[in-house]
Amino acid sequence: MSENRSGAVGKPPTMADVARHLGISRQLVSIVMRDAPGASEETRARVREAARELGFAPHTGARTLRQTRSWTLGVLFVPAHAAEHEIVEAIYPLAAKHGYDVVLSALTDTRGLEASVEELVGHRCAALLLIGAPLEEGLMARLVDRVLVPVVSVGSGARNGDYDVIRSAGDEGMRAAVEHLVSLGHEEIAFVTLDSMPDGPLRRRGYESAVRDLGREVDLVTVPGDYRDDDYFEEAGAAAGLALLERPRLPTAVLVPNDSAAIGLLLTLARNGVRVPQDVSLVGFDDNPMSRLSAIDLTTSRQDPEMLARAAVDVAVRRIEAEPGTVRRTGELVVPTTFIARSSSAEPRRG
Amino acid sequence: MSENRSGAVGKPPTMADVARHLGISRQLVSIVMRDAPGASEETRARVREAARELGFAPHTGARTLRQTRSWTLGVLFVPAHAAEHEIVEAIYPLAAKHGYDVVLSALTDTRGLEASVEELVGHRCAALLLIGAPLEEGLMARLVDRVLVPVVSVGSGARNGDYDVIRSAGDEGMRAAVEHLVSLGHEEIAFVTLDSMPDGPLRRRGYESAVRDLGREVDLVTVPGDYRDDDYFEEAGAAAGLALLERPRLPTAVLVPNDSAAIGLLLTLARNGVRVPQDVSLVGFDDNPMSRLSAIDLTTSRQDPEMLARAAVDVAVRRIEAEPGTVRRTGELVVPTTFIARSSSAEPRRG
DNA sequence: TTGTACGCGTTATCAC
DNA sequence: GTGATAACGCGTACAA
Repeated sequence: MSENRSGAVGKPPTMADVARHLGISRQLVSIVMRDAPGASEETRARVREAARELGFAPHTGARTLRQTRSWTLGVLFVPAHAAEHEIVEAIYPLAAKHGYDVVLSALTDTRGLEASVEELVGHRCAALLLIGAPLEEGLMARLVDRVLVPVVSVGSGARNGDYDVIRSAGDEGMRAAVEHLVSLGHEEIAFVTLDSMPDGPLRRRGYESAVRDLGREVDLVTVPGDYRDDDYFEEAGAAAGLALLERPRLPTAVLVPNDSAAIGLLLTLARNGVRVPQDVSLVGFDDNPMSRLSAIDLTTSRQDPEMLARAAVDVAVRRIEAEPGTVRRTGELVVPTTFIARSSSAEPRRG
Repeated sequence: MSENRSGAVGKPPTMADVARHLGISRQLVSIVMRDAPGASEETRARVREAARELGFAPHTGARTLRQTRSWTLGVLFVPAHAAEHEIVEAIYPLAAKHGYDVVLSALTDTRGLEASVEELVGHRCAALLLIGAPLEEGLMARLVDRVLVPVVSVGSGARNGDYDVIRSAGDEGMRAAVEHLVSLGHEEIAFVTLDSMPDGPLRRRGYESAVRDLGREVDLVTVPGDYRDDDYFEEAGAAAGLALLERPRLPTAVLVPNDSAAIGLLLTLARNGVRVPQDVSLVGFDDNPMSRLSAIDLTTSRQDPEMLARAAVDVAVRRIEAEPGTVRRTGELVVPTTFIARSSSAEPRRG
């Protein structure tokens, strides 16, 4: 066993240390670490090796301090939102492709949007990406106003704001779901309203217009309360399930604008002896990892996290690197969803 | 609508700008921003107000560069591990209480442990906290050796390594579960083996020793494959469910060392007409948010994320602030779990 | 409370 | 490829 060295002190090595170690100049080390032109391949190899050996990594703070422009993207996300982690993960390689680093900031119960933004501003991020942030219009407005860098919001946000919005085509996802159910022969398609969710109203409207276009009745199941986090979505779905069970007669299909809620509903129905899809067809939205489980196998519309991340990074980089003169209007970019039919939806029961 | 200013450039303000704006000295602003003594309450208020107004936040890089010691904790986590987000969230306020900032680094498929650690080292973190990192012994050893700061691993890791380990008392949680089931009258208690999970073997041993102590038979349900991520845990549970259903006779109770897997198993049983707890009692481990859903209501042992986070931060801070001479041996800290009886466990079926 | 001075580790730009 | 030098924004020490 190697000697115990936890708690080891000693200052971390600097570029000068690496240079001294190799008997070369400090700026040559800098060139290598930045992948800048001006060093031979052999030198690069030697420098990298020495850096590994000495445990050297360039001081990020010193680098951002000195650099003329920032090469850091600030990403604000909500750890409690399980469905969004894939977006966050996808950002890293995309940012790297453009030459940007990423700094994460978590939005939690004890840490408001303002504290998070201040942290990212402190890191002198070139742009801020908000992933699924619970946006309050007023708060956002003040915030964007205080921040001197472009802001891109993924999954929520007002149109025509001072920031760009990337969102999934929730309305079209709902339309696809309705068309799918109608093609299976469903007449009674209920919809669980989750209007407090970002994009909730949009998805509801997609359902409503699709149902009307196809000559079916709008049937909204409302659940009380504010549902903003994943934990609560499941509860909201469970509550909707109980509401449905109290009806004299179940609809033949239920559409839920969020997979977590759909799963909560599914479990509640199952616990009460209602089989899916034999008794009721169920369709969600998101394509949560859980939805793919064989025991759930939920028909849903997939939000492609990779595409959302790519759109967000692209927009941010374009804003950052835009000529100061060419101030384009902020916009809303809609990313299509993919409808995935699984076994939670089938032909309606008879009677 | 306010004028469009996205893509706005202009350098971010500095302390000097704030000072100039107020007609005071730069270091007075510094004093206020650091909460250091030497400014009147009135001045503090004015400075804070001006900082808000100008959108000023101290340049983190410049600050860490100048400071003699680092006041940053580097947190390495896996966004895909849903169960761990509460630990990450809890770290922020705890670190703040000790005066530390937090920098997050995500471990993803496209981003190895080494890249993440390098990022944190670049930020000159005073210590590294690994949350549920999938640790390979060799990799960890090399890593800890290269990093000059203390490393604390939560939830996994080898004893006697060069880093501190914080983990839950998984063995005792399993014992509590067995005792609970036995007290309900269960004779046949099966255990789903998830040995590839960090702490998996520990929990299995807890089950085995408890079952033997109480005079019951060890009954292990093994599922093939490597299960390290949440997504796979659910599948592993589902696979275990199928394995159980193939038996001529079900045990009266099943113990699963992970809630996600337990839920996968629960769903599989439910889909196949096996009722929980009427036909089979089910006990998990973790107290996932999902386990609390009324439709699932899983009996489990709660890993307290707050306690784990507190232990990790405390150990890290102690290591950081230890006198260079007093090099204490790295250790393993065990945090107790809380057994929570819910409705997924009940008296055994007859026959 | 202010002013002055210095240095943290790096990038950037010279001339060599 | 080297070497010299300036500058980034801030913390810290000291004298006024």
